[in-house]
Amino acid sequence: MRSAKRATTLEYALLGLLDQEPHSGYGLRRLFAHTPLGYFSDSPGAIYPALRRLVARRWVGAGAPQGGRRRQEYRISARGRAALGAWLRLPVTAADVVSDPDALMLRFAFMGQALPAAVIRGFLREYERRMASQLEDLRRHHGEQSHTWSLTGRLAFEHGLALHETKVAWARNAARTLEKTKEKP
Amino acid sequence: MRSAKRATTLEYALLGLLDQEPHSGYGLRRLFAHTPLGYFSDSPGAIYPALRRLVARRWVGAGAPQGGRRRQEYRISARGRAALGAWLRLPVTAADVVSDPDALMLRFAFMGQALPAAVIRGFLREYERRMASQLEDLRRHHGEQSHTWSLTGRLAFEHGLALHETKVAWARNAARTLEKTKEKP
DNA sequence: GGATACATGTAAGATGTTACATGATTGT
DNA sequence: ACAATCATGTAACATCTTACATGTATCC
Repeated sequence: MRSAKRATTLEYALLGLLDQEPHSGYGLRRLFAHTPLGYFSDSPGAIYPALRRLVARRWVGAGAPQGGRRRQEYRISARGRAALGAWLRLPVTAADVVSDPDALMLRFAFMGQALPAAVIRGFLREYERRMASQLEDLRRHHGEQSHTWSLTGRLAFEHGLALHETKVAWARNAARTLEKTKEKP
Repeated sequence: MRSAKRATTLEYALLGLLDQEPHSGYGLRRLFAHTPLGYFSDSPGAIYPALRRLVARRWVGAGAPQGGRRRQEYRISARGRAALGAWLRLPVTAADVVSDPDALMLRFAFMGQALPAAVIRGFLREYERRMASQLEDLRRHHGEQSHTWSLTGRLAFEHGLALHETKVAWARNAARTLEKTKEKP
């Protein structure tokens, strides 16, 4: 079996959380529910099947459920840590930046524990470059097309432009922050 | 039948585009593919079934396919325009702001042709209020929890904060722009 | 005449949503 | 004893992705 099919973003999100510390399924659901950054739903119909898929891949191990049906602790395995690392090291493609920027941020959030600082800085450089290039495309598109749009259509597009500008600026700042903490550990 | 179940975001996106002018299925796919703001995929397996669902709801009509299998024009119906209007007038809930902000922007983009300016201004006021309140929640969460996170985890969260700030600022600006165009039409 | 873009469709499979079901523990 | 929360699960359903299939018009 060549590198078995990629997992879903939800599965990697669970894996990344389990890389920080063991959790029960319910605990993970609570994290999604009570954490105000909610890209994922806390629905049991999504979480529990995803956890079982991770167990089937041997990326996480499940402690035996003690008692009648009490909480079950999941913890990441060595294979799981390797799979997470491989996902985190994936290149930043132009397609990622347009169609799944949230997944890129999720990956960045998990890098701290898992990757050496040099790789993280490399990710940020690529991220900034790709995002800046996408911003240019958007600006060109705006220049060429905006006169054909309605007022709200134009404003909505400019909303997208503003977000991209914020993202580029964030990447610069984040890189600077990483440099600073490198100097004085 | 009470207000038949809500349609998917993709269906409303297609409906909104058809509200601007008639398109063929392929034309709609091209819009998704060549427009640099890509929340939707251009895959035929998504677009064509969605169009047929819209036809089944009688929200759009399909011109008879001329010739062997040539292009087929879809156009919005009166019922479709009503359904689009109802979707656009939906209140801005706190849940929308956290879990589906893109759909809110999509709605705003389509409002120009479909709603009176007063309703659009009302949407923007609600949007700004909800987004600002969500931003406060995030800031509080950051203040309480950020010391427990990794460096990249904190930076990723601050990315989310920056986006929310940009969104609030955008809403203020957009409201001002709408006021100005009201004064001098 | 062949390549490319145009144009529409289907089938298999995986994932996620919604709603329901079940039982244990804790607090009062 | 009762309610609320903890904790896990399943079943039905709709949607989307990916890959394949098919045929037309146009350009060189």
